[in-house]
Amino acid sequence: MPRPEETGSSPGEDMFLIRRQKAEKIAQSGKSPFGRAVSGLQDCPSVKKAFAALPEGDTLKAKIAGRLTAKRVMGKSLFANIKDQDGFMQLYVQKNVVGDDRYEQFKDLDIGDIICAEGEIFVTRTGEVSLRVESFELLSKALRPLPEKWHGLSDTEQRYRQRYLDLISNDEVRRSFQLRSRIIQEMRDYLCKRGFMEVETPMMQPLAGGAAARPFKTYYNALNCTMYLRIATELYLKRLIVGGYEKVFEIGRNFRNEGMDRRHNPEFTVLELYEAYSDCRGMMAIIEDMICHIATVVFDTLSFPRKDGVSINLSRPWRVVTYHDLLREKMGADWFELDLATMRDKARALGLSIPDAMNALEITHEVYDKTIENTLIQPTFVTRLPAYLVPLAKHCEDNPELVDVYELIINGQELSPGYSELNDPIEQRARFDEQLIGRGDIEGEVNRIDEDFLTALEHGMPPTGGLGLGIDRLVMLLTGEPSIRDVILFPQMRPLA
RNA sequence: GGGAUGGUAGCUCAGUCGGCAGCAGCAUCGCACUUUUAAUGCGGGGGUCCCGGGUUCGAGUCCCGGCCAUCCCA
Repeated sequence: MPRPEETGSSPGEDMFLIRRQKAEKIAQSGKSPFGRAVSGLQDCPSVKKAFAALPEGDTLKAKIAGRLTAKRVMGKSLFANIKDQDGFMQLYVQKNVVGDDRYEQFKDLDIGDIICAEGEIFVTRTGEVSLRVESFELLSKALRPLPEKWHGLSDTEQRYRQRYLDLISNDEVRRSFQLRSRIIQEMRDYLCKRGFMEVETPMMQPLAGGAAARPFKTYYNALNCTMYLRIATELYLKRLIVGGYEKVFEIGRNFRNEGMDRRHNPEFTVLELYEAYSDCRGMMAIIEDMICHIATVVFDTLSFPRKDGVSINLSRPWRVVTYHDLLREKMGADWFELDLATMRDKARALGLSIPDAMNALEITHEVYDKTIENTLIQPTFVTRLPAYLVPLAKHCEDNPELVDVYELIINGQELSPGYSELNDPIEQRARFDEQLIGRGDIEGEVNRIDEDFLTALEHGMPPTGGLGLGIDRLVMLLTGEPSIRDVILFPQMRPLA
């Protein structure tokens, strides 16, 4: 076994080769550099907690495992840090305790190696709770070096492509994803405790319905037909309401074949929930209560500061305002009485690009979309939207041109839509037809009407409230992460050639 | 899709006016060191400067094309 040259590594020899040689040396000594399960392990935080609670004079032994993150060799003794899932422990290794051979073997360990160690817990002169190593075992050799200890890994591309390195070296990243997990867990818990049943509906669908978005297309050999990845769960969940379940929800992935940016990933996680005999107002009550519940339980606060210092306050009640009132606020009380040409001029005066072909509804929505929505920082339910925007919702009792829905905006972003669901199959068919005509055939066969869904409605669906919630965006809001890529473990990246 | 910025050692980064790539920090290798914690001291090794063209005596640097990423805009 050629040891690394006494004078340093020879030309062409890199850290990978040096470490491989170390691993081979260990293998030749009869031990495996990639070990097997160990039992009786404790985690670092509980060991520290137990030690702190120890009566005066008592001693404590512990066995812990983790990744070696630092090594400070000082002749015949050395200090090392190991890190486990939620904490770390300093190790103190002394030559006269472990013996000459074992001491040399510990010195030979590299940062990144995964080891377990056993010994007594004590406090060093400088006050660090430490484990005096009596025995240790290499559990897995790290053949590649970790990112630098002080600056960590900051290259965004590498952080996303090799997320495991990001998680190892950036504790706040690790924490964000633990919070994401807890947020979803609390959501599930909240809904189940209120009698909602969690269900799973198809991700591969012959028609991708329930939203207006371009789907991913795939091919199912056995059925010899084209399938689409779902863009929404809506139409299948409503079939379940027809089937007699009264409270259902699904938390799962939707896929949209569109661009990616700070707020969009092609696959994203959504909650959809339906409750029979409820409506839009019922949904507003649930979403407000559920988000506040999660915030309180997971974060113990209703106030969430953004990086620019603006704070988002989730205290109830949240503002409720109609779409029309927002537009009158922005564009003047007479906005909806204006003739088309004046509307166009006023919209263009805001710097919007308004093609001559746009009608009054479209101009109005352009104004809302570009100049109003992003100014709604504090939680706001925008209600009574124009019917043409929402083909799956019931119209308002007092106005057939508006639908009985809310759009919850927080931090200038759409976070959750909620509807009084359209349960009239005749009207539903008419709305679908209208939508097809309106949009043309740019998305091809995907725009076919989901006849099977309409058949389900024709069997009778109770009046129903439904809502959706963008979970990635909720996590962004609550963790203060400005990019969706920082709340998705493996965001979509262009494959390297 | 448009604009801006970036890609140099395993990681974090310098690199001036175009002149052999930096006594750089961490990591790594060797020596010393039994309470350190970004350990310390001394001494080594390590480079496809993202890729491909061009200008030039000479390109990490300037020009053109491409790839990847980040941010902003649509």
